[in-house]
Amino acid sequence: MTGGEPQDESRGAARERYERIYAILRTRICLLDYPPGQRLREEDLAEEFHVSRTPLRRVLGRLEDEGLLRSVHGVGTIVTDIDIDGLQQVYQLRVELAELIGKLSPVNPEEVTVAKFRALLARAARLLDEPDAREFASVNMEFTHLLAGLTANEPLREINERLYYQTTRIWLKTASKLSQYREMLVTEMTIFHREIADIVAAIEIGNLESVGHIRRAHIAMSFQRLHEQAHSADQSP
Amino acid sequence: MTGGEPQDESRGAARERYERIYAILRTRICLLDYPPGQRLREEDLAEEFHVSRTPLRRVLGRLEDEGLLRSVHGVGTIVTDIDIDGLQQVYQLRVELAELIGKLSPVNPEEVTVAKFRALLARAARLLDEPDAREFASVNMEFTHLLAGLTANEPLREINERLYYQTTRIWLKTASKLSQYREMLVTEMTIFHREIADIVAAIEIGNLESVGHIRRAHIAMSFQRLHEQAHSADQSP
DNA sequence: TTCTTTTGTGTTGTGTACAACAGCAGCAGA
DNA sequence: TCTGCTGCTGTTGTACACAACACAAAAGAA
Repeated sequence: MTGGEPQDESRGAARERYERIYAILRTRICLLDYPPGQRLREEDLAEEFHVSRTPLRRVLGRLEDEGLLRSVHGVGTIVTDIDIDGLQQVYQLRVELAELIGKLSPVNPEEVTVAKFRALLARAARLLDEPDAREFASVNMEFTHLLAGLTANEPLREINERLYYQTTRIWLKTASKLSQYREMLVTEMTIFHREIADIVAAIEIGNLESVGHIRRAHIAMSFQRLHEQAHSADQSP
Repeated sequence: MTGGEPQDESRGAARERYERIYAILRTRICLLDYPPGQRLREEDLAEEFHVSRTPLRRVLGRLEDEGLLRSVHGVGTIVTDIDIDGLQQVYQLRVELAELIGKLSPVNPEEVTVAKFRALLARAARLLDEPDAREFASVNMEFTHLLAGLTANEPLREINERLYYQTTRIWLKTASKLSQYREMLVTEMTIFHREIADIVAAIEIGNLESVGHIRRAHIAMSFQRLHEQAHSADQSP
């Protein structure tokens, strides 16, 4: 063994920077730092990351391919809008894929990984006292990444994360538009905390199949709640 | 109604050209017109498609993100190599996803689509008399696209096609290296013809769930045959 | 006033020159 | 003969200037 070279990453400094900028922008979009409809100027972003427009445009191109951005010649690159109905298909797919994590090449997590899950559980517990939509979304994101790491099936991991990033914004968007804001927040925090607790329990006894089932149920129910809230909001005002 | 505008495509002439070049290069790679290890010169391709390197590089970037190419600074962009063991995970995933086509938003095909399936069945029948590896791969590609169209779930379609393009090359590569070339070809053609016949039958009675099951079985068995051939080849010479 | 045309401004898309880099041939020295 | 260095060549990556385009505001005519 020569050193801690992950063999897959770190092929070229350019690619490293590319992945870095990509991850940053994706996070900003999904935390609504760039809300739907926001116009991004390539030149501003290029300046911020100390690169020229050329390498930055490759990042934007990928984000466009993934459906988070949309570039129109002569107008600008704008963050795509989302609505729960348009995401129904993605949710249906995520529900099915969630189960596969426990079925396809499940990997028994190391103690370090389990510790990270417990850390997230603690953060979720703190959210019960101090609800915070943005912190919730952040914990949710890390949670998803950790869960994806429970399978050694790399393409499944990639697809899971990709679909997650296509859907996650809808929660923050719905929450911010809600009249009974704090009430919904508390409910969601409670449910989310239970989900992590259940999954940590399943992980600790090494039952990854159950992890998949729990996750599947929660994704389906989360979609249902968002769906109902969106349609009740249609009638109330 | 103004005209036959599919509303989703045709947003900008630039994007249209981008998709066109992308599809062409992807096909060339998967039909082994560009065999694994082949070095592609950006300038040559740019000249061929009458564009500059800049828009072409976006296409290459996407092909690299999908794992079909690999660009190394100062060396070149080379077609990635493949082996059956590295593709096992992708195959496992494809097997599971095949079934979802019949479950998630299945769409009863129009008569035009059914006709296309029958046309492919005819082409496959012709292959029984005149086995041709390349023609087989070509029919297989169109068949996969038609099958993907049986679900209205767009993300599922995309993922299915993407995973297909990651695995399909292995068949042609294995076939071309085989000693009993013609023998294997005839076997594969026969099986493929039966697969299409079975699926057409299932489509004609509107049972899309069975389509998924048939497809699942064939993908799994195809992988098994390739796997065995690769490992028997390890021992024979 | 109201409609049409034109002009101006800002953005993304493209072409091109150059920098960064890897690999190899050739050569000098032991 | 073998080794190590050096320059050369070809490639991808980057920066920048310009073209293509959309949109809005202003100007002009009815």
